[in-house]
Amino acid sequence: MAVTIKQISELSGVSRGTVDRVLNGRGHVSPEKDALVRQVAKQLGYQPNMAGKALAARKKSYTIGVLLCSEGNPFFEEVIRGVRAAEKELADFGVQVRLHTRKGYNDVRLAEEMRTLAKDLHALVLTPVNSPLIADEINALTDAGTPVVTVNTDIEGSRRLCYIGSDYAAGGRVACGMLRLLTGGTAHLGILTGSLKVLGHNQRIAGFREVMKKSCPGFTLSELETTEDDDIIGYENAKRMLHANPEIDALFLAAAGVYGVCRAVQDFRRESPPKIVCFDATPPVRELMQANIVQAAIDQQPFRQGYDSVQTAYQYLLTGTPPKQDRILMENQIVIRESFLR
Amino acid sequence: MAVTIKQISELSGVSRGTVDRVLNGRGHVSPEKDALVRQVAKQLGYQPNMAGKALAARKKSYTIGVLLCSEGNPFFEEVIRGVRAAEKELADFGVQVRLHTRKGYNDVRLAEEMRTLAKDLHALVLTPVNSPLIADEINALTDAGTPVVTVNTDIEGSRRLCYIGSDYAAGGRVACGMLRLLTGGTAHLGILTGSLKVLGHNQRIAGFREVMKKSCPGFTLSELETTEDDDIIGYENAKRMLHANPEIDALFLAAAGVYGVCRAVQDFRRESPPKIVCFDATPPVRELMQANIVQAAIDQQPFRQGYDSVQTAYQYLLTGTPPKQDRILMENQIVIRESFLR
DNA sequence: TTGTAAGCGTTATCAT
DNA sequence: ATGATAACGCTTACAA
Repeated sequence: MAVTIKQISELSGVSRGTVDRVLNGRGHVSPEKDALVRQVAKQLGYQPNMAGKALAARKKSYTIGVLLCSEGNPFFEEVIRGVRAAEKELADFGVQVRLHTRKGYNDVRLAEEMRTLAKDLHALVLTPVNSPLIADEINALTDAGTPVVTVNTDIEGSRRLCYIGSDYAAGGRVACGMLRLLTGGTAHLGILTGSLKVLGHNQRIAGFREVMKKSCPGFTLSELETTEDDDIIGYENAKRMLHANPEIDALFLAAAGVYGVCRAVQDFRRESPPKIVCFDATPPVRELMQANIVQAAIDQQPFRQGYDSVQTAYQYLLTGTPPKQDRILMENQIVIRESFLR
Repeated sequence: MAVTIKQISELSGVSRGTVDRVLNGRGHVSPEKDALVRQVAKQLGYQPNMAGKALAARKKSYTIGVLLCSEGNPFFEEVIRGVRAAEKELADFGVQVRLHTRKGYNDVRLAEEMRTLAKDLHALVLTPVNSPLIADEINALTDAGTPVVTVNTDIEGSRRLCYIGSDYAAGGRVACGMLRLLTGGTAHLGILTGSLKVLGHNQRIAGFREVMKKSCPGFTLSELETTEDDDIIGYENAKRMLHANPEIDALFLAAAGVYGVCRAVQDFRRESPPKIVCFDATPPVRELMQANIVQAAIDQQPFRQGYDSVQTAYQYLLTGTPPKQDRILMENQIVIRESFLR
């Protein structure tokens, strides 16, 4: 049977309260007792009991903020479902979730929103913009005792608690592998990425190129263009790309704007359509797969991204210990038309 | 804040003990109080608190048996890892797992083992053989108060608590979809299934045929043969099939024996190898994907099959309520060579 | 049949 | 700085 605080207190001859103070770093303990308790706990291999913690935690009440740059992006609907699911499960433990969604990537405005939202918050789950301004804001919150979990996209140079989301490089590798199988290993490629300024998009391209170099000698890259994650821009740029490079017979869509690109394909390549692999099996992408315009999508478990980020924030509030991994990465799941039958 | 037993007892004017008796069907309660408590509980939307239950349950100790027809089948190594993971998590709650593995599908012997193993067991997780003998045994255990969870394969005509495992029909559909993409929609197919007596294998074939009929007009089935889940038999039968049907350019491997079949392909079709889709990304299958002999595998989350079955058995012991679904089905995940990079 | 009280492991509060 | 005690929600042994 597992070791309890009570056993530690008996074996080391101090009260349960003192053991609790030591094990949770609450201070006000003499160095000797501190050392003693730590030693006994280590000796016995103490592992806190989650049920006990959870029960005691009901007396508290936590508010977790969730701030997502999600508006207009169907991918995030599933993320939000995951957030809601976690909220429901944790309601028993006195957890409240305060969800804010926003549009766009203006870092000044985002920093402002973070500041106002975080007023009476115990933790924040955030899709950051990769900017020093936001990193500073995250650090300020962290210093003020409000841990920050980044979800779906990460940020450099901040002391966020951890990142939970897509494994971009791996996604690019799988996408290339899928095109290798779809084309039989020979293709003239067009790549449409979101933005050259978005870290994750670039990591996807890098992963793609890595596999292409290593195991697709028959691939040649005709052109790389952006969509700015926008269907209209995607349509225009794909149109131009397809006209300028009539040899293109495979498309890698590394970000959003999928529908726009596919419209261009239908309008200007109805005869010999290219093979298309894209990301995120959102409802519009599923329809494109039904119509056999997109052959495969790489999915990154949006539901889990939302669910896990709230759960992780709560675990930290509960235990005070950061998650084992600095980055919790989703699997890249290949989905095709038949994945959704029945 | 969530509703508690204490609140129900106060509102209905009975003791907490009585509320507990009613809500958990322990009997010894007058019909009036029973009705009253039920009504108040429903009114308030009472949901038992898991942490409280778990904590109280530590005073008990449960033994969960796991009996797997797994020996010689690498698929089950991951299932067992999942079982072990659940065991570790539940150790806190006084749960012990007793794991037995066996070889073969002899139902008489299996029934015997069930009887001896189940001696001092609170629940049993089992890969059954689809035979009336085993169904009877399951029913006997169930009647004796030992619930049985079937994992990976199901059995008809028994009162097992629930089934947790592969969604065979869906797997067959996805496999056909994958071959559709790999071949460009035109292929002469060979199918190698495990056994015509195994329900799951037949369901896979049925799912495959469903998609083939609906959306693969260019597919023709040359021959269907079995491997008896055995590499040697798979080798021999594939050898014969490939010689008898030189037009075959795509193989659907619906069960085990993958390595044997692939050896036959290498020995007798080195020039124009067929496209191959199979199930379960076990280590040998991964190697075959590395060598580009198998193009894709359909994986069915063996780890989760093991983990979820133990967890589900425990939840039932804890709460007395069966899982919401009668069958808990895994996703069919497509994996390719690049899924395992890094 | 019904109620009471103790206990599961952890934490917070109040004394000392 | 330290200890004692009560509380979180639920179960159960025992008393009435």
